[in-house]
Amino acid sequence: MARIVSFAYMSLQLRTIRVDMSPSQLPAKSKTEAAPIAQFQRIRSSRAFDEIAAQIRTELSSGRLAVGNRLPSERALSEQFGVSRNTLREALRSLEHAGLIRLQKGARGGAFISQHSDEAIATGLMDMYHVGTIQPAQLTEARIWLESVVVREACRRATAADIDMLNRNIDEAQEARRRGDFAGRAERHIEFHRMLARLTDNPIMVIVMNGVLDVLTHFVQRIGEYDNSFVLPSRRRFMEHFAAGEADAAVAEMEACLKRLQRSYMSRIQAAEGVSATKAAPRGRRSPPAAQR
Amino acid sequence: MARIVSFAYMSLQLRTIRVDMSPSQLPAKSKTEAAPIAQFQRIRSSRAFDEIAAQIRTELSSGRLAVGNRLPSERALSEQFGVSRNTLREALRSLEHAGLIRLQKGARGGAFISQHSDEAIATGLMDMYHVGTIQPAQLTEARIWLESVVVREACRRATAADIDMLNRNIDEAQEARRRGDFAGRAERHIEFHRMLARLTDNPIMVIVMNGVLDVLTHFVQRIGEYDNSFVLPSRRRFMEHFAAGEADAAVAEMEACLKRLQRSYMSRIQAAEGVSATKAAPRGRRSPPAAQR
DNA sequence: CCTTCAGTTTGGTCCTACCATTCTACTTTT
DNA sequence: AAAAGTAGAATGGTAGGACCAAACTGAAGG
Repeated sequence: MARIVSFAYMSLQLRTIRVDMSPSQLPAKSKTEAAPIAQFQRIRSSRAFDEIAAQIRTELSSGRLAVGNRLPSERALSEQFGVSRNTLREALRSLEHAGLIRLQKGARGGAFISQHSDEAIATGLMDMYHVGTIQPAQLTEARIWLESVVVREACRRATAADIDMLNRNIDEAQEARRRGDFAGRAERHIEFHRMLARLTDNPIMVIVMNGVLDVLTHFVQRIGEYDNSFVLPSRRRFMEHFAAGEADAAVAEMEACLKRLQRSYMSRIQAAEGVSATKAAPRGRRSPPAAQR
Repeated sequence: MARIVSFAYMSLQLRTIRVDMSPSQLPAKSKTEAAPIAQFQRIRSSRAFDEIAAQIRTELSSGRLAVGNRLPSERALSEQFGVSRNTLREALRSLEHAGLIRLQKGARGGAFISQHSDEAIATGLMDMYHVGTIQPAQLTEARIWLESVVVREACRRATAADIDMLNRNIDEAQEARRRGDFAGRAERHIEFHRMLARLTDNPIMVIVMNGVLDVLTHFVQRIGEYDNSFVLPSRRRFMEHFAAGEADAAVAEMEACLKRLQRSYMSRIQAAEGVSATKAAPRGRRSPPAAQR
């Protein structure tokens, strides 16, 4: 009676992957159609699972697969595509890593089209930081730039309820600080920035800021605790301007606070790290390697 | 003699993955140590390949694995980790998708630590657009915001050579337009923005802008050609301010141009698409689903 | 009605085998 | 002796089978 079928089952029409590389088959078709084709489609990968992932992506962007839909089981899919279950799983792994699908075990399990490919971007940034493509200084720098945009836009859009929410966050941070809960305080501070990003109502800003803040959190944890007694008063001043709709003043206050934090970080990392801080630092002034395009 | 060993071979000390789920083994250790541990480490995944990927990531961030290093072969790795080659491949697939490693066939092939995890973020944004998490309006909106930051910073840092490069790009675009090469002109225009992003010398801005521009290119291709005769004159005016170091004026010029383009896009998408444009549009005003955090 | 337990579906893992590609080293030819 | 060709080995990519644990289904039993 009250059974809710929350996920529709999608019966897909998928092209069978044919990768058979036996060279005897390809030229056997026709010898007369060697016409000069203007533009060849670059063959990339030649790997079956790449093509499978691409096909599912196509289905998804075309709207034939929507969020919440359930793909057929691995066994069924592998049969549809004409590949082994092994190969199919590698394709699913790729899609899962991208955050497009969510794998669920059990009888009614399977691969479900998922909403948030949020995590992929965050881990991407995190990886770049770990590899050394993103230096700490560049991280805090970009954070300040982005934050100014976020604050300006959030200030334009914030409702009274939003301002209450932000003030409540500051209260909680203060409370956490009072009882010596440094981890809780740091968490509130980060959450404050995430809230601001959400107020822009723009998923790109939300995602990017989330990713940057993730990396920043990791970075801060690495260099240890720091003096930040100036943050809470700054927050209060910030909220005064913010609530009054004075975007420029709010941005200035936030920027001053962040720049002071940045100086704190930088001096700390130079002191504490020594050698390891310059791990992958030396690189050409312009056009970092990650930017060839 | 002159044999260059371009890739060092890393002999890794990797912890063996033990996933054996036989429950008889776990409690057999000790019955007295059921002490109340303060903070449990959240067990996530319980999937072997996730742990493998995490371990390799750890090796990478610790510096024991550097860019260009070659991981052992799949067969060797699977033995080191104590998992099947199948499982190991799924882990490698995940890392490859993240852009951390590059797989190469052949005798001296293997998994090489790669530099740019640039692509992962771009495809992540693209996926979000395809799924409908990012709406066209939000895309152009974020683009304008980001561009203002980029222009301001690029203006601060640009050298004479950089300005020459930008001017050359405009010349090429004009030349392409004159001979009716609309694709070439569009490409130059996009490249102009990528150049500006690179001038910030901040990989985060470069990556994010690249991703946004990728999605935007895809979006523009979908809605077809558009009137943009105003772009080139705007570029010239922009460069005047830019070369003079007048950041505010340059930002204003660029913003005006982009906003005009945005209006053109929006009117076009409403006219041409009709139904399909509102595919996944209705959603709560605030806090989009991708932003739960 | 609720609980319990067997059965089914499905993802996660393992194993073995084979193929195509790429490089190395040896052999053959010029 | 130099060049060309060839066999072999190493390595990623694919196949197809098998089993396990988790999660759901539904019937049996309280």
